[in-house]
Amino acid sequence: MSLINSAPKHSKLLRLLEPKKPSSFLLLRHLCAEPSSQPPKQDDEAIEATVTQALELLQQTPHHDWASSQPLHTLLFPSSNPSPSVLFQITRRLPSHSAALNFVDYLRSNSALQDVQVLSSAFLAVLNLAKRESNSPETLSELYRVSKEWKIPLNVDAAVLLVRSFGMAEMVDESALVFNELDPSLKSTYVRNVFIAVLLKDGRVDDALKVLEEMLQPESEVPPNDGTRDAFFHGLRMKKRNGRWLSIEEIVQLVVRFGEHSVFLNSIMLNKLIVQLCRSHQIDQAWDFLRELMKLGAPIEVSCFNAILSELGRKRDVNRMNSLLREMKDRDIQPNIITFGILINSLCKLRKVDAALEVFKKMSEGNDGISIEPDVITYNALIDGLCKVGRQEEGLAMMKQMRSVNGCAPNTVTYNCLIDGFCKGGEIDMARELFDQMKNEGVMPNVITINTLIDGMCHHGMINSAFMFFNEMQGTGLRANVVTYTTLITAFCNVNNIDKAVELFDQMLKSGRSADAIVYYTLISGLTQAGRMNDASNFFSKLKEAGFRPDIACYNTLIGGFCRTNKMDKAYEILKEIEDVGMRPDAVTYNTLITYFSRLGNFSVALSVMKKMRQQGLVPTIATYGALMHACCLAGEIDEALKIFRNISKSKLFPNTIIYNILIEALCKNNKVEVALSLMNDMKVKGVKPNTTTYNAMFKGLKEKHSLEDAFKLMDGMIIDACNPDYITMEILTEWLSAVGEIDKLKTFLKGFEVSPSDAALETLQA
DNA sequence: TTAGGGTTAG
Repeated sequence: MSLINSAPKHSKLLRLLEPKKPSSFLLLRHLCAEPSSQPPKQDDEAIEATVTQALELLQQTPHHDWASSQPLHTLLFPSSNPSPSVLFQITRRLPSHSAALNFVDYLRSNSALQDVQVLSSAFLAVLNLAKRESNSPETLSELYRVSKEWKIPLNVDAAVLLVRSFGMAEMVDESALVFNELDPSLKSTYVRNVFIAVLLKDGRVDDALKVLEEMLQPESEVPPNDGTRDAFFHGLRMKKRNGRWLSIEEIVQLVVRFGEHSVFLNSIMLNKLIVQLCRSHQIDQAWDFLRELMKLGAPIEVSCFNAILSELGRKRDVNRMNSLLREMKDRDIQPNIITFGILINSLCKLRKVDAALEVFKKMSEGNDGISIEPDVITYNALIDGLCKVGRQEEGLAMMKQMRSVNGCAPNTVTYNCLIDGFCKGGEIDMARELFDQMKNEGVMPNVITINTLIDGMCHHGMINSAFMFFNEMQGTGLRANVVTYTTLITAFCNVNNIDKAVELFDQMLKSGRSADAIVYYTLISGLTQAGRMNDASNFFSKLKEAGFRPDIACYNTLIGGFCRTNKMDKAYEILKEIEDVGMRPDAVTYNTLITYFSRLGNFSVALSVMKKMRQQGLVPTIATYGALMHACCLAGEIDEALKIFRNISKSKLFPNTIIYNILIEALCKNNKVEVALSLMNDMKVKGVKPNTTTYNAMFKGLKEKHSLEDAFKLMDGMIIDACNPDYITMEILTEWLSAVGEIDKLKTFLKGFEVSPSDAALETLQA
């Protein structure tokens, strides 16, 4: 009796014999979404019966007898076309991969089997079993060798299994072998994606690019898909250290080429790329890139535009910000709160606060039917902008306004901006009031708050208060940082209390804060200005020992100090060091040397330094001419100085206040007060503002000539210019005006400056 | 969205 004929009849019975072991085939059917009421197809039942029967036979018969087993042959090869599905099911349900391999061997030796794909699929089952059994790459390797020996081509699933398994076992050469030996028609996008991931994981970037290259061709038969994109870009990030990094340009180019196949990066990855381009100062490239992607139909979110806008804002490039905004509008991309935040902040940083306020108004009023509620950050940017231009009262009003907006309570930053505004405006009392207010309100001050206050006090002559406040804060958990120390060190250097500055530096290190380059520069400059060049050199060494590389300004500080103390050998040492570390002297370096030589009266050397400066591609600056003019004046060669002055206008430079001061001072000293007065007039015409030094020089000159009326005119001018008198002004005027019985004029003069009694005045009195 | 510094000519 033929088993084939009886198989369908027995199918039910056979299934009942194995009730606890439903075949995965049936399990699969069960899991399918198809209606369960539908009875299983007759075919499926037939297949299942055959498979079960075959498995029984195979297990009962030793494998070397399989070839001679007639029942087996009859069951499996009922015709010239055995069912591939049956053979695959049997193979995968054999107890081990070696049994399965024997079965494949049995199949291949059977001449009834014509279709090599059947063998391929059975071989896949062998590989699956081997992988599940031991996951040993050596076994898989051996099986791959067998497949070639038996001339059983791999199918896609087998290839993927091998490529991926070898990749996971870090046997990437094996993966590559499988891929390369694969039939070209099988090197599908899917197989390539897997291979690319394997290559990148191992750091073989160029190999991965080669595989990708074929996919990215315009008429590619294996075009990239989302899987390719994920495998490639994720792989690039996860790749081993030894793999080379693709340049941002290469990545951008690849992203565009993916785009040509309508495969696009998600918005987060795209944004990261744009930000990276912008950060590496390639705004144009970022913009072109974005345009290119939009042309290809990529969905672009506002965040990408924001990234570019923000970089343009940092560069203060308002024109291009505007054209980007126009482009957004043309493309119907709606700005969000971040867009407005960038605009407002950029305008504030450009000191265009009114324009920022206008944007703010537009945003909350709603433009084109869209209104955006401002947030704390928007308000803070505006308040900071107002404070930075001296409109702190308006900033205060803005804080009041923000309280009426939901979820927009002032925070530490809000208060810090206002405190800084009032400090810079000299209203230290108000700043302290705000400090108390924030604490009462439960807004925690941070180290920036105390640094701002300390800096404000220091800049307004309240260094003692600042130091007391600093000490007070140390007990409250508001730990000082290197900025706090630098602020105080600067202040003590400015009042020539260098020892205290150094003491603070030591205290800072002792308390565990590490110094940065800035605090070193500050001290080096302070010590240099005090003429303590040995100490300055000492800190210069410490700076380098701490691992910082001095910049050119730091070198210049020292050269200037050594020049002023006539230690030219030391100055040359520094010049040599600049060269040794591969840096180049800048205009300030040359100006410092020109100053030194022209002060010595050695004009020929000074001029040859200037020549060298030009040879080095540096253009003399206004300070270069100032140095020469000053030296001429010191040597009594005022006409020579005036000649240089007239020559300045032939260059592209403009004389500034210092240049005029040099001449005015010299003219007054040499009894040429009339010429000095006409120069002052010239300043007014040219829009150059006189300062306290200018007025002091003039007062001295006028005093010598007893030109009282001219002095009164200048006193009025000082009030109009809001140019504060200093102790020199007071000394000259007090002496002169009291001697001529005009002390009332001095009192009226002082009233013009409305100096309110402040802690600063108190401190000055106590000092 | 907030804080610190140093270089040249007066």
